[in-house]
Amino acid sequence: MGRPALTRDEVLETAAGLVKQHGPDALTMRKLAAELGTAVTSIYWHVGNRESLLDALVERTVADLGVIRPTGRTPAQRIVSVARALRRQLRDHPHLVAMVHERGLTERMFLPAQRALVHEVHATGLRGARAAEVVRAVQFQVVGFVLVERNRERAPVQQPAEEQLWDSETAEDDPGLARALAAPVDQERLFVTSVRALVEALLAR
Amino acid sequence: MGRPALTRDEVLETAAGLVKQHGPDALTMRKLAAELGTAVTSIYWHVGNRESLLDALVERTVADLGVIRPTGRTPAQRIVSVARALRRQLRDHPHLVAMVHERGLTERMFLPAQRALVHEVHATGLRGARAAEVVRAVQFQVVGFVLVERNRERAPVQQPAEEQLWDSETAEDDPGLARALAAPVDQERLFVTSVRALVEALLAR
DNA sequence: TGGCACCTGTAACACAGTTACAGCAGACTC
DNA sequence: GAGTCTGCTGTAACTGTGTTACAGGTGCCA
Repeated sequence: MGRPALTRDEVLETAAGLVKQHGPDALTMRKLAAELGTAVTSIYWHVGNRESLLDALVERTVADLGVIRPTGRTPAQRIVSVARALRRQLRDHPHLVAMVHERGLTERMFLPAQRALVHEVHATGLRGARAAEVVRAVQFQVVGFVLVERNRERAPVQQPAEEQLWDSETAEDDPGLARALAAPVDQERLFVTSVRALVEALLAR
Repeated sequence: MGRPALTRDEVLETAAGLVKQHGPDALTMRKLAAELGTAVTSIYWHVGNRESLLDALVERTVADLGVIRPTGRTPAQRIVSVARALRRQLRDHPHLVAMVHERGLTERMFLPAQRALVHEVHATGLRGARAAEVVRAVQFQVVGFVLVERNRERAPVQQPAEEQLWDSETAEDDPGLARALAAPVDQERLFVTSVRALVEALLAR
């Protein structure tokens, strides 16, 4: 044999490379085979099919995500810090979000953070169904926010552009609002504001 | 000519039918041509290509969405009602969400509701950048929530199942929480709770 | 030496989007 | 009426996708 035998890990490695460079759509079995200098059938032998390959890739990337360490003094601050850390993780692996969303596995990605959230919510004294509700609310909020962010960044040029939509008339004579809605969103700021508001209101009930 | 000439509207109509029945992936140019009893090239003549076809479909469906009429006494209640109405609209057109997300046009879909939100936020006396922030926060919250919902409903069987994840140990001796997190989510309830909390906290600042 | 499990390559299948090109029907012009 | 031109349709192909039947090759073990 000229080249040392192909391994499943080698396949996953270069597949991850392709996805990281050009996104999940760019990962075709033929391109992957070419990259590895082998034939498609070898890849099928090692990973089954494309579905399994993407599954394995997701699993691999999720496992690589670091543990989330909450910071802050008050429980609310610590919960917000978990949310921020999770968002950061997801933003650092943009293609992971795409793969995982496409495959309906978004929740799977969230499990480690869910544990951290449970811990922090318990620290506020909340327990049982009420605590679970807070955890779920934050979970949905963060995941949803990241999905919307990814979507916006992928979006083509809006037509009509946002600026034109918010002229003085449609903005009900509020030029400040028109300006704010026409400007690009400060997503980090909006995220923190939203999560903080949600958490504070839920804990104060 | 045997059959009366094909029209662009007729193409969009049956395309919408196919999407409504089996989702956007089931809409292939050949299937559409077969359904119309014509050849693929005619479809290309009328709509350009698949991208334009989906664009037109999105435009059409968005235009069909009804106007949102807020209800409730307090501004907060009315904002929540807008959010609920929007979520209802999106849930009534599940494939629209998929198409629109896939094409990065989620925001486009939200514009009518954004107008309604601006109006209600103004009614609270808030103006300018602060008002814009509330509008955007609610917007992100609703769209994100719907995306997460769609994702969960599409999700395959989780492994390991959620029930097993939340045994007494991992739930930190909180059987009530374990039970709540193992149970299926009451999405409507969670949605209303979350939006209400977010809105109340943002308006109270 | 034979046999066997593991791995690779050739060549195909069905299906996707897309298009070059020929042709048909009807209106319009001279 | 003949010619032409526009609008529309059909045939048949091209490329690229995931997938697989099948024939081998390679190295280890008995």
